[in-house]
Amino acid sequence: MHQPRLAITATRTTAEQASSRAASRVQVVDAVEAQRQITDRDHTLLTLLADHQVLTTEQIARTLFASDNVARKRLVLLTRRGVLARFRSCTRPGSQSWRYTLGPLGAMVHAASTGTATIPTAAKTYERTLKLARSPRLAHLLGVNEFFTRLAAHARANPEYELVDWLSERHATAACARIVHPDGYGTWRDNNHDIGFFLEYDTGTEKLDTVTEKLTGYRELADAGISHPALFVFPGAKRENNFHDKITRNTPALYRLPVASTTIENLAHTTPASRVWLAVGAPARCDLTHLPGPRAA
DNA sequence: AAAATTGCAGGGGCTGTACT
DNA sequence: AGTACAGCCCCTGCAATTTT
Repeated sequence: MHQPRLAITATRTTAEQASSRAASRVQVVDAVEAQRQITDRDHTLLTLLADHQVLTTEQIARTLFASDNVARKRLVLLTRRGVLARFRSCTRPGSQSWRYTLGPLGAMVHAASTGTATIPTAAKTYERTLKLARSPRLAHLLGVNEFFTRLAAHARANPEYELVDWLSERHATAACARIVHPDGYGTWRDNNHDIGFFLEYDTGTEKLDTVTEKLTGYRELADAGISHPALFVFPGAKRENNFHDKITRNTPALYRLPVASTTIENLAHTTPASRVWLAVGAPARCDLTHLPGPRAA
């Protein structure tokens, strides 16, 4: 009974190892051949992965594909070719979605597409993938990307919406002169109404004081004339309540900032565009396009 | 030169397998 | 049982090649 199952597993492992060995030897000349078979959508995926580092199968599927199944097939093919790389942890019981990132060929092709001075070597890309797979910030990164891919999927399904901008932590931080270090920046379009926002994705690992101290940066940014709402996502309702209490009681100057929050639980079965946002001092939650703007001091 | 054929890649739907 | 991945089959589109 058990023999065939073991044999299948052994065969697959051997094939994957062979594929991995082949991929580790890839050179720029292989990227020249590989780029011939890369579609426009693949290029979009490479750009997303270059900007946002890692996306799960579901996140990629909902952002770029018509179905999970089609996405999976394409992702497997691109991984076999070395365009993508993937990893996941061993979780028991059940299994974990693959986490995809740029593979050696994908990194080379993307670098060439964007005019990057040096084409990354395969070894460099694998080193980067390993570090990413073992990074303590991986869950946080995937959480942020979950937020934005859900928005992107909502826009794909509803023509009146559009995720106009999705900036990574690195780009968003650079865009606001490193005054704040948001986890992302987005511009959400509802018909013709645009709203820009900063995302702060809290996984509960920082002290709440550290989280609220971030508002000082947003105060500074607002004084400089940039006053997009700062959206905080908390792991649970208790921490969200404490956050609101802390602001309204202790820091009235910060209270005037356009700040709103929600919880991961609130987002679990809906999109970030829906009525999940509780603005500081507001009596009820509102949707993304109806967040309060900056208030008079 | 135009039409027909061939080969390849991509995509969609369905189903099977792995895992506990 | 539920979730996630992968194989199989079929169809479509495109480009290269061959035939008329």
